[in-house]
Amino acid sequence: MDTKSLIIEKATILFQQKGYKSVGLTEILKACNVTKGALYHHFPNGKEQLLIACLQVLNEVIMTDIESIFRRHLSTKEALLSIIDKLIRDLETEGTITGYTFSSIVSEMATVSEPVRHACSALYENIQQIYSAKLVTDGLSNESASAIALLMTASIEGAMMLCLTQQSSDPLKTIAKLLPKLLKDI
Amino acid sequence: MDTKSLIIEKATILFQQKGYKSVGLTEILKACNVTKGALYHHFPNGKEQLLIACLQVLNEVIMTDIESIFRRHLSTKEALLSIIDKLIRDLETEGTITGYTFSSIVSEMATVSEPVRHACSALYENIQQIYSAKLVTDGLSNESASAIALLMTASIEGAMMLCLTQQSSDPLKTIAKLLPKLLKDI
DNA sequence: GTCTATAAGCAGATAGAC
DNA sequence: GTCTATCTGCTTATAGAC
Repeated sequence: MDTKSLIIEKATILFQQKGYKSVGLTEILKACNVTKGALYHHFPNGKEQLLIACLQVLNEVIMTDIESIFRRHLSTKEALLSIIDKLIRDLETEGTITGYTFSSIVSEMATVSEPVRHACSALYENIQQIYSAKLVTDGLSNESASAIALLMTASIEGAMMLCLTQQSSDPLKTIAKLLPKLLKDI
Repeated sequence: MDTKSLIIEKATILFQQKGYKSVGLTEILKACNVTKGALYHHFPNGKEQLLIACLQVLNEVIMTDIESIFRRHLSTKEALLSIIDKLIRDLETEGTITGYTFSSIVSEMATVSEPVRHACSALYENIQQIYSAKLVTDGLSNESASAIALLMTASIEGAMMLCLTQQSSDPLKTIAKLLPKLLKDI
């Protein structure tokens, strides 16, 4: 694996876990066993450029991952539960944010950096697009499909935040029980 | 108004808007027209102590505010809509996070500082407690009341995050339409 | 492409006058 | 209780050897 990918991979994990500002360049470099020279060779514009690269890679990873889940499961309900379940497993093994959520980055950077805000916005939009498309094949109208897709994304992100503060995966488990009910009666 | 309260008030706004690390002490002091000496007199343990003081005050403000909303509205649905509506109005006038949400602080600090995580956890718990108590008087069992209270909190926080990235209040408006349906059929 | 050494700036925090 | 001046350490970023 090349250095650039290595840096992106390690940095992504750290950014998801601790946010942007809380992670120093030195911390990232230590995790990769790489020095400043190498980093600034691949990312001449420094830390923010690295973050955006991370978000782009994250975008691709999440997309292929969620798409494959939706291919494996026939019903939207099963697919959704499978996604939440993976978040729960990640949370319980790692103890921090991983996988499909990046709220730590959003809330810290959205008001501070336009390029970062755009990258995050694209990511959320893609996720909701997948949910929404599936719901349309389930027979929903475009409007209600995208509305429910939004509620799914929002409640997962919000539950993730509650999990963080409570240091427990219960909030995710709770919405995993409630969201399917929402899918039934529409 | 005394200096201590002034500092807390201004700092709370800045922390909600830009997160913790992104706000420098100098920025807070400039907003108050106060100097470092005064700040460190009131908060000897510095910035983190100030943040926790902000969260405690925020806790009280949110509690009295939400409680009064619930007193004014007979139905849980109306009260919830009124709360979301206030968030939307704040968002549209200020353009940033205010009011009942503090996701920027949570996601940045929960993994970094235990005292801050505790303060945030208490705040979320209080909010959910109010929702939940009201739902119980509506006839729900304790379990389903607290589950739905959690979904309400999570989806509002998540929607707030989506509003930030999209720079639009639409996500909040969407969940304002969907959540009442959830309250109907339980 | 990767390293070391160093720069330049800003953060949070302190000391002591008033 | 509030001010100014200062300190220390850490941050991102750069320069230049290899």
